[in-house]
Amino acid sequence: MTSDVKEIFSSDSPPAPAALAAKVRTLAPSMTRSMQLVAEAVAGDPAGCAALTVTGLAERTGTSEATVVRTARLLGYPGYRDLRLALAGLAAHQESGRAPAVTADIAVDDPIADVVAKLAYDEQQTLADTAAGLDTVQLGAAVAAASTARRIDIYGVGASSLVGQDLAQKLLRIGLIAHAHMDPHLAVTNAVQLRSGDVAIAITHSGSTGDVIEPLRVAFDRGATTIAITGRPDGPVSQYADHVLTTSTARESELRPAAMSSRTSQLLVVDCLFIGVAQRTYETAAPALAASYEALAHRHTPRTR
Amino acid sequence: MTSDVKEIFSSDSPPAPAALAAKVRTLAPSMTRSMQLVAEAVAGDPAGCAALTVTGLAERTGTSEATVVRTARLLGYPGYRDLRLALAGLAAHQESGRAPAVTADIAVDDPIADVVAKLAYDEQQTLADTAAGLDTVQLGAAVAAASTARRIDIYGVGASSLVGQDLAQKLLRIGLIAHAHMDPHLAVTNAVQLRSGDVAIAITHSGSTGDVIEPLRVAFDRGATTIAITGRPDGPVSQYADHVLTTSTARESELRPAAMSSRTSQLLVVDCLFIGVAQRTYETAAPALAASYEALAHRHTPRTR
DNA sequence: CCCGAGGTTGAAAATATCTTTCAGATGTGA
DNA sequence: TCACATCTGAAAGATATTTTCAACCTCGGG
Repeated sequence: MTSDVKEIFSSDSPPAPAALAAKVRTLAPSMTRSMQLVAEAVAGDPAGCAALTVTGLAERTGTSEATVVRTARLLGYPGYRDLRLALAGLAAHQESGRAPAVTADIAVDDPIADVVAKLAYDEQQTLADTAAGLDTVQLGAAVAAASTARRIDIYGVGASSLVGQDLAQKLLRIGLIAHAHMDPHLAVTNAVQLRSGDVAIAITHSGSTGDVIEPLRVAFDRGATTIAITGRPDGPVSQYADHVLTTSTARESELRPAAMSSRTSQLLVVDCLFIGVAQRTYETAAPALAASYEALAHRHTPRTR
Repeated sequence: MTSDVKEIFSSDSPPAPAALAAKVRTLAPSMTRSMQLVAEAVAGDPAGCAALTVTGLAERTGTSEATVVRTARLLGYPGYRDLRLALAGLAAHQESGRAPAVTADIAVDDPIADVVAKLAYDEQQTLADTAAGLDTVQLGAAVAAASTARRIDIYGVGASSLVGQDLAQKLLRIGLIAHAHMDPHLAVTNAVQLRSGDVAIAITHSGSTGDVIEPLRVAFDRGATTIAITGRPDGPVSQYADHVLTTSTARESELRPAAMSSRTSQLLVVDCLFIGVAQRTYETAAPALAASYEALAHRHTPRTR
């Protein structure tokens, strides 16, 4: 394995530093009702919760100690004690930086200027969450696999299909053999061709899109290195993924479908993957990039003014 | 008990924020030998001590639990538990001091964690720039035109093509007739069909992509309302655009092609456009969104867990 | 040199807190 | 509706923290 960079920013399994709110949102769907209560309380008022004992937090959320401990575990801590320590650290952090106030949901009657501001803010938030929640070890592994892959197949449908295409375009541009499959049937047909040394990447926000899981499963069975980019790391897609890259799950509103922020998150992950690969294949990537830029220049009509 | 020296410095009962080391020094003279051992350990390695239990810290300092608790009391905390929480907060603070200089360009030898941080930062910056530079009047006009359009044609090639597809997907989802053209020839062919009341949208970062300008020109000549989404509002594309929406042009580096941030910027503009349209057509958009969500739910396999 | 007051210290008991277990409650799909 | 799986909290069990208390220094005076 590649043991060069990691460790710099903790990450892997030990508790997340400031990504707690994001983590809560990511994991919320896989939580039971009462665990969500606890998670919300924790995300909503870290400082306050840090002052509470298990029993206290259980009472405040109207649940039991057992549930509190279970939630702490789900969030990646060995137990409540450690979650509490993390909360204390988080509280100290919060104190320094105050956040703006564009957090409200987008409403039907918002003036257009507000829409722009809120949307931009939300997307920025999504980016921050994604960056904070991204496991750099997994990412590093994915980069390593992709850099040396004989070929790279990418699966995605719906909105995720565009992300897949984006990745394929970029990888092709630096000289790798990448293909984004849009037709699920053809994707499976092609996945059969994969073997050890190849890479298959599935992109699905829900983590349970059958049309995407199926080709990944085939690739996995064939011995290819499989990567899942999903907002639900506990979803079925992860079964067949050697490396799971988690995208953030921002809150959605009626007007702002989840697809919107998940796309932003997916693109960031995909960009990171791309840059990582470009770094590793710099010798060939740099000239290839330059060449493709050169080729494009001729497709542009000279500017007027 | 003798209550002579304490209280000298700062607070009384509330825990010290970051002045712990100072407090230790102030109080040291009034401490017994073994308490000093504990205090030194705490001041010297807050983070490390935060990870220890009473027993652990007692062992490390070669003292007993009782002494540790006594020291915590002397430092102004109700007990060791609270001292520990404070230490955790302190440790978190220290950590935040070292930022990896996220404003710098992405280098070939950047560790993967830095790449993630820098990329996220850059994209956030791009979003902020775009939101700030977006002309809401133009956007409003574009929204108005699109909301009532008989049909909407979208042109984009390369990376911008994906943005166009994204917009088309979303508009279709709320019941509008939108189509993203990828083939320049077909785009022109179709543009001929447009007439007053229709909308044509061209997406080009450079503002001078011939393949995109050409269909827009045809649409413009046919009397359709034309919209350009470009990073160069002074480029040729604007000649044929009734409304110009400006995307931001972030600096690019060798590893980070301009396409990356322009895509982010374009997507934000496109999202704003979409939300605006959704607001205006809320009556039909809301049920359509709900329906499409419903339809998708059946394409997902149930979670395993 | 011995003694004891005053203070310090840690072993162990007492308490508080956290974790695990388990059986009943609550869904969920056939 | 039943069978099955999951969720949940009460209470038992395990740890961690606090308190207690007697041993033990330390240091002056007899």
